[in-house]
Amino acid sequence: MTQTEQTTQASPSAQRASDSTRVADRLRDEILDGVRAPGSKLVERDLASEFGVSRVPVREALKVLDVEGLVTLRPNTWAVVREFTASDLSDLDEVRSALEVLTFRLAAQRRDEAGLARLRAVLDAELAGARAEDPVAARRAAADFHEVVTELAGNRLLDELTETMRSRMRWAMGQHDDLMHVTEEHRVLFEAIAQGDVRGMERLVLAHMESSHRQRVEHEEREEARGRGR
Amino acid sequence: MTQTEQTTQASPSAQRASDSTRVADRLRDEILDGVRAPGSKLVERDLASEFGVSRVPVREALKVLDVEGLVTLRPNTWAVVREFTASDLSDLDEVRSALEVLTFRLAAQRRDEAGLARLRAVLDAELAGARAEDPVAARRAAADFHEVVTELAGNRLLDELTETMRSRMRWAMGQHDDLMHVTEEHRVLFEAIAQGDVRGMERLVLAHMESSHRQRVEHEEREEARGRGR
DNA sequence: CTGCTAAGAATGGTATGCCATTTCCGGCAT
DNA sequence: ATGCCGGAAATGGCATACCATTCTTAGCAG
Repeated sequence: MTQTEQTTQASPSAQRASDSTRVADRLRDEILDGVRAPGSKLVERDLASEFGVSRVPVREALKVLDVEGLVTLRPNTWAVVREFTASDLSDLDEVRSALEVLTFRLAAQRRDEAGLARLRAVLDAELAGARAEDPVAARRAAADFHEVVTELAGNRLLDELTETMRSRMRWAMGQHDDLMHVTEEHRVLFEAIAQGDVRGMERLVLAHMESSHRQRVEHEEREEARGRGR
Repeated sequence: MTQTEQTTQASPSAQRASDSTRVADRLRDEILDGVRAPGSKLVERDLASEFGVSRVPVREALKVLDVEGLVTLRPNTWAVVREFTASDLSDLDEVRSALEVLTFRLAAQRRDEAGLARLRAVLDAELAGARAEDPVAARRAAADFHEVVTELAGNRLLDELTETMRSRMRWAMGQHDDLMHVTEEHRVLFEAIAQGDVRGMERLVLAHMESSHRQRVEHEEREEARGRGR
């Protein structure tokens, strides 16, 4: 591809983002959606030709995703989609127990009409996904629920930190299967935020995390049992 | 510089890190130490010639620092060293109130001999810096104190999140001047960790943050008064 | 058949060069 | 003097090319 094509190629609608940003965004989505499996190779040249750009923007995207924690960049060799271990997950539980209490409490304090409307929309999507037994849609909506709550908290640092935790959060959500139960708890949390129940929030959040944790353990036991059964 | 020089230039002692990593590390240090003032321009070509590399590793370093939150990358123009606002600082206080309680509690639970020794060494350095009224050394050691405690907590996610918060932490530390007082509180916290006082930790950490916050407010008032006086 | 080695292939790391966009600055009109 | 324009300079974004390192595999020795 020549330098000139690079610009003519851009879609007619003013598209300001750079190639490297677009590649990063696309890779991030593919990883979070599970299209790129954890551990799978990420070869610069392949990605470059796949996305129709040169290696440079791809390199930069990989570096960004490395810092974000989605990609493992081994020196002088291919990068891989990051794999999370059980230890990573228990680390996540510890941090969430501290951060989510804060997040939900702030959200209950600082909520506004527009934000609540957005949160309700996400909750509805989650409910629809759970009813239709569409795990991908439900989990995506569940992840969105947490992200919107984080926005409602009105703390930009919290947003940045959540960015780092996002991949692990989605991974953790893939580890339990009773979608309806999660959704129901999200509904309770939504009500508490809507009513500004700052006091009761800590108890609710910890209960939510406790039940998620228990479900995950049960899920893992089932998986393990099935493995043995084969 | 030619491609061949690039390797001969490397120091004799096996130096594995790539140029882009070295540039990122060096820039990060310079920013955190205040050599590069917040808001100052970061021009790729200038940095490249300054560090004796081409623009490519510099670009990658800047992208990384952008994700880490130390640099603001405006599209198609020079990057600047990130400037923090009062709002950023109060966001930081909120998050610290949640995360540091967790961090210190885990550190008290999981401490080991080697870690305590390292922590004591950092504390001694901080004390020496405070006694010698060397603000740079004292603050650097104070920042190290927090980082070592985070390591003692034995939670890798906490390490990653701290990376994101590091710049703001150092900035916040620059905002109060009673070095000896901070050091004394760190000594108390050290003792609590050494004795595994998990229970008392929450109270101590919140007290430490409260006093830091108060000092910062007083510091700002003094600065403001001095500004009017001129 | 197995293990080792060396050569080739694959891949990441960086330098260079060109283009697009932004910024800067001097001159002109008001 | 002040504001506005236009062109030049500065700067970032990307493609390409080449080198260094790592990986892979074919061939050989045992």
